[in-house]
Amino acid sequence: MSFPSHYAIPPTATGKRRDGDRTRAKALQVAAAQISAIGFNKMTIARVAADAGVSQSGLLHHFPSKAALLAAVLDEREREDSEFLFGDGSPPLGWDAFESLVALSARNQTRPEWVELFVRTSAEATVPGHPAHDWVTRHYQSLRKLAHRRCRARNGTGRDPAGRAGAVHGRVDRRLLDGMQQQWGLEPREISMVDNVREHVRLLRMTWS
Amino acid sequence: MSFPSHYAIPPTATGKRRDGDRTRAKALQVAAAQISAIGFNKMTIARVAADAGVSQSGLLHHFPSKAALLAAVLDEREREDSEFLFGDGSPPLGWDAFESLVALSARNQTRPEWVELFVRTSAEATVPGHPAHDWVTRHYQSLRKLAHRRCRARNGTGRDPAGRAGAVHGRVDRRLLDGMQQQWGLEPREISMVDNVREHVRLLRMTWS
DNA sequence: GTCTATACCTCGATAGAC
DNA sequence: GTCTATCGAGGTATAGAC
Repeated sequence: MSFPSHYAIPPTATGKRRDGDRTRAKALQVAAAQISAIGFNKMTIARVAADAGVSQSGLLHHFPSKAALLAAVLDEREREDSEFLFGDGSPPLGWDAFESLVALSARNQTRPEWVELFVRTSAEATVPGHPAHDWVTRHYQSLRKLAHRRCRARNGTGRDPAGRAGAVHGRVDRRLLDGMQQQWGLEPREISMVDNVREHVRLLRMTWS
Repeated sequence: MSFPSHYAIPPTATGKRRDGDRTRAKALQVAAAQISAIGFNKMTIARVAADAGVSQSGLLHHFPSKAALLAAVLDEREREDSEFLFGDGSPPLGWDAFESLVALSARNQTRPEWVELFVRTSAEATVPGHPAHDWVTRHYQSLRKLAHRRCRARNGTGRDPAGRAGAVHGRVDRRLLDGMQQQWGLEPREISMVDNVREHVRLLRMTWS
């Protein structure tokens, strides 16, 4: 005995992924690798399709345009980062926040591809009209807000980071990270991002405490 | 009475520039502006030619290829920078060298176009095969050598910058500059590069002296 | 959901006249 | 030195069959 076809359990309800989902996931992975390696501008959907084992039209069925593919990649990575930073509670404050920079660097050092992707996209998206322009602008804005909240908060382990030059340092920290990540891509083997950030935080501690 | 034509004074000897030189200079200027605004990859020689008031073929007469145009722009700027850094004597050492970072930032703050051009080109040229890949690699190598020489030198105004973490700081400084310049392009009005570098140097001084 | 075929565009570079 | 005309490669996106 069989069910009428319109009663058939759809593939989505079986817990097993549909073919389309697998193609989509593979395409996202390949696109991220390409953007990471050569940037969005130089990436071609033809190459992404080929590496994903699908035709160009097959790829464009899941992502209606090249820009849509980029947006999907960025949104996926942003969700992962948010879970890491805030997933286990409220954002860290005071000196703990500065230490979280070290943790973030350590995490990023295990994800060189994502670092490269972000650096390249940030650089490209500076020009208005770039598909990722709005995304990058929003990303930096939220980081800046977070830094401001951190610097205004106090804790018991040292003087207030917001004291003399806290406002400046919220920005300096991020710029240090950005510059380091950018150069990390050019000479990956010579640099330990974690060591450099740790040294920077140590300097700040010595100055204020 | 007139001279035979082969005795005529050639235009180059009159002290007045030839037409070709003017076209070439204009093209270099326009190309720099384009690379600064949208990067080398997105720049088109058609647009450069149009803005320079010449046809595409006219432009390609002076620069045989798009890559050659980029090389000419980079070489011109590098010559200017070398004159600023070393033109009036030997490179600064010890703490003076760190202070020279402030001077360099101040100079760059008056040349946003060149900063943008360099940031964009550095980012693009990370991918092997890019026309500026070798140029950027060489540029960073010479900067690194300079930083090492600085950090090894001593002077009387403070403890040796090379002491505990000098090797790290030679690199941190440049990364701070890079990251700052990159972000300066995204939000130019919110940041004073000079203030940030000055604050960074002040921190270093407080730590060591 | 995936394919083939193709329309349509932009761009770098060349050929050759003036 | 500068022009017009054009080639040819490489790219995004669409049409329509299966």
